[in-house]
Amino acid sequence: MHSPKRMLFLDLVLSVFRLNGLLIAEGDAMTERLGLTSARWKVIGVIALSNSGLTVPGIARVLGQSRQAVQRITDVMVEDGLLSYRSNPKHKRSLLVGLTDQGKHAYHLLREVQDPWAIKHTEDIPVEQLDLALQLVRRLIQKFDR
Amino acid sequence: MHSPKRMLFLDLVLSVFRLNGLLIAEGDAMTERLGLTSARWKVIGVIALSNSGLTVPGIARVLGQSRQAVQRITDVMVEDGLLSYRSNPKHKRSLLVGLTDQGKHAYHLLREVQDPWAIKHTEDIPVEQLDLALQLVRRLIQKFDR
DNA sequence: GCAGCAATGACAACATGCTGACATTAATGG
DNA sequence: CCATTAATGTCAGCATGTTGTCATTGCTGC
Repeated sequence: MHSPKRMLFLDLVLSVFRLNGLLIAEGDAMTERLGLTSARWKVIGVIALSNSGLTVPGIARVLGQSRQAVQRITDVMVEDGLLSYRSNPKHKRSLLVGLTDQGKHAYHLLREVQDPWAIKHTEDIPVEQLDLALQLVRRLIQKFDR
Repeated sequence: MHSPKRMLFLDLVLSVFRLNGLLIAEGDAMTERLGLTSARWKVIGVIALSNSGLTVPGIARVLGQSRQAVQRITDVMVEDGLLSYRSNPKHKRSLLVGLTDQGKHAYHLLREVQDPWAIKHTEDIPVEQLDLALQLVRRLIQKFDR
């Protein structure tokens, strides 16, 4: 017996895989001329939205990734002048990551292309549907997290 | 001005990234003892659901990935005895990919763990919400595809 | 039929994610 | 206070995805 729910769910899972790939491609294309990639603007976004400082493992927890993966990205971004490490009063070895002026500038440019992009692609979608979908996705995230 | 739609949409995008990672981890853990990974059961699933034969670029189109990425996976899976190439009457060089008996067996085992998994995680979610979310995700896929 | 374009295979370089392992620092419990 | 445990940095290896390039095969329009 093929439960319709089961089929819906598996279909949703495959569609999430597909959408994920398309979104990354979109994000990469959108921020190409800013010298950013999706992996990088994820990090920039997280840092920009945090008031207090964030450490590398902290960013990883927000993004749900391994600290090693984030560390590799941030190291390169520091070399490129987008981020800077500063000493952490609460931890001798675990440095805080912050945006440099160049990083802040990149964030503003990011917003300038990302906002119209978001508006463009939601023009014909009712707010209620977006909200419901987000609720469901969050619910699934909670289920699978940890 | 922060349009609520824009915020919702960006939030949804980030949540899709997060969910994608969690689903891959779940899928890997679930099929670990079958000797499969998420990349492999994606391929097995696509082939099992196709009646007529599929070529490597065909699988790639279904999954929305590059043909090179799929080719690498299928080559290893042929070595491992899960898949086999057979000649394609319609194309001299582009071989058809099929499941071996071992591959079919793996698909059945996959279903045996995947079905209860899907049912378990949708128990407390109304069908209507699943359906709406799937519709939205598909709509977004259409927007971004090609 | 043939010229030109599209699709495919094959190989390479690279980006991004994971896990494992090990040393060091921080936090905690007795 | 000290021993144990947790968190972090660092390095390595690997899986999976991308793009680019080039030769070959297939398709299409003249």
